[in-house]
Amino acid sequence: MTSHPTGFARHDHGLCVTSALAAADAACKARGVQFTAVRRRVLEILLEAHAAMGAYEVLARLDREGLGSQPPVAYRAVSFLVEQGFAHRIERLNAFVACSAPGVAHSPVFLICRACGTVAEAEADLGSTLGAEAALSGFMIEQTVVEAQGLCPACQPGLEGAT
Amino acid sequence: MTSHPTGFARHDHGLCVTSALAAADAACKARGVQFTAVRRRVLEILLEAHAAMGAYEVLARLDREGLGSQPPVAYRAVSFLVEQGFAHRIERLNAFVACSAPGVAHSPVFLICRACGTVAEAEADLGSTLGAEAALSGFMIEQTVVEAQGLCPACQPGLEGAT
DNA sequence: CTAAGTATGTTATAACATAACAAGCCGGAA
DNA sequence: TTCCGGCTTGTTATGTTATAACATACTTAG
Repeated sequence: MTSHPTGFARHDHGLCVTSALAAADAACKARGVQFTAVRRRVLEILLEAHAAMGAYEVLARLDREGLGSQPPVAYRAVSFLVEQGFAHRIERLNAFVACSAPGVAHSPVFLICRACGTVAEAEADLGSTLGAEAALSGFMIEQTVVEAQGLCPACQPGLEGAT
Repeated sequence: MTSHPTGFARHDHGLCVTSALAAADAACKARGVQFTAVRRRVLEILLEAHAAMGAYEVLARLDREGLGSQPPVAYRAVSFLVEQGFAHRIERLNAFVACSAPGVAHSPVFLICRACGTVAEAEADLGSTLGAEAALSGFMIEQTVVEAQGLCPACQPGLEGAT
């Protein structure tokens, strides 16, 4: 049983990958969009990594597996996943990460560990705070990006233990 | 007298540029760092634009003025300005914008108008909300990026008036 | 003056992203 | 069945953003 940090808590990673793929599969069927081999494999790759991956990094994997070798292949796949809410783009890193709560409407906050690259997806209701702020000036918010960088529990000095 | 939106409110832009430059000048003297011609000019360009500008866009200006023609020139200047707190990087746009409150410690929130490209810098205390969220999982935040995209008052349909 | 540190000039290349068009697949209408 | 229309993929080419690396010049303190 593989165990990785998520939200910096341990869990059965193999299981979470499987169920996320199944959820995506179901969502695609429901929406009448195609969950093709490349798209499925890219989501799987992102889920397994459980960290942000650049498009070219994903592409390298696809290439090795004979699923595509040119940039558009990777970009199309991750774009699809982001559109469908199965993955998110991390602006700060120019990278992509699997969504940890697909299907649920959310305005995610990303906690990016600068040491190990792990990205945790938290939910913080910044929308209301931000909305109030924006309303004062008449700005109409359509979308927000919130990304925090720092150190995850496992990478903080003097804290690596508690295994 | 030139008048531009800032924080989507009108103000004397010429004056704000002048005073921001003066403030930067003073800060550099106080810190013992050099406010060279290129650095000064880049800050001025960003202040005048009052919108996010890409590094290559800044570079094009510098080139026309004989201040430099290669990418590193622009990147070094904007990096300096960001380090000193005179400008910010907008991750979402891969662009840079002059800081509207240099010298004041702040965790800015950017309101990016997708129509006109204007970037307003708001202050929202998301740090505390976020910090609490993160503390639950043991994550230690070092830096946060908050960027909202939408429409500024001037670009919202049916609102462009009130001139 | 000169040495140390800082800044700039320049070349080259890395890393990230998309435009544009051809070719294949697949399902439904004729 | 055949054809068509929409979607997906293959491929070439290029555009955009960013930095490594090293040479040169400036600035300032001793």
